[in-house]
Amino acid sequence: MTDDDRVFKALADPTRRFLLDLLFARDGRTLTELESELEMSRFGVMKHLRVLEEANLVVTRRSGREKLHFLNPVPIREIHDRWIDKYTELHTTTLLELKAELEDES
Amino acid sequence: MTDDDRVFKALADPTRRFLLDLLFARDGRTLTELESELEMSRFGVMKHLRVLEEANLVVTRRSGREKLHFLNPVPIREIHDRWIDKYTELHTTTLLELKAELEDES
DNA sequence: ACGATAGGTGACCAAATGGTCACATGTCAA
DNA sequence: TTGACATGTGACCATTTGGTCACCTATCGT
Repeated sequence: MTDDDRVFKALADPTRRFLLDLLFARDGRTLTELESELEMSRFGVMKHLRVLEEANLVVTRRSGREKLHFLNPVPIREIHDRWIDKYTELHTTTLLELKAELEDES
Repeated sequence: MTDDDRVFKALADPTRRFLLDLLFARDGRTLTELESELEMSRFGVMKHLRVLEEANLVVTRRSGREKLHFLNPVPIREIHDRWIDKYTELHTTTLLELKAELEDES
């Protein structure tokens, strides 16, 4: 399993993306705190966090009996750089802004 | 299945990422041409291309009996924007530009 | 017209994935 | 020290996914 394979497989699950959303909003949460935001058992959440950690999308720090979780945005940047041409990046951004405007109108 | 779910699931497979790499290098290829770059049977490649197309990562155009495939970078950009803080990004960009200026002077 | 070429569908099977539970370890606080 | 709390492991099962094949339709060139 390559590094980028771990990252993309980690991002493939909606629960794991929701966990990243939670950490994007506020870093440094414990497993128990994250579990309380989900319908799933503690074991399910733990498994997902482990996958995110092995993909380096989440980094952790132990503090006594607690384990704090932090979002690491670096692998996300690397995805972007893989398929977004530097020269056409401006163009893509413009398309996204247009899309957002069209959706606002509806 | 939501839009973003389709995108992330599509990106989860290494063969599909390789197909995107091929199209990033050169657009407008046919199924048969893409198949020749892979070890897999035509049916396998076709299934993968279908997943990419349903995720809107690849767009197609018919030309007679051929179907031409093109890379669409927009969903990639949306992934980036979801977890990369705008302010942090600007800060990083500014630092990178400053670094480039300093290197020009030396 | 007709053989060759390009693409498409549905069924099928092996392997990977998502989720739960019984059970276990380490740490805090009174 | 002892009970409660936070996290960790391995086994287990249902569902999804990756890949192939037999068979099919549509288009090209001669």
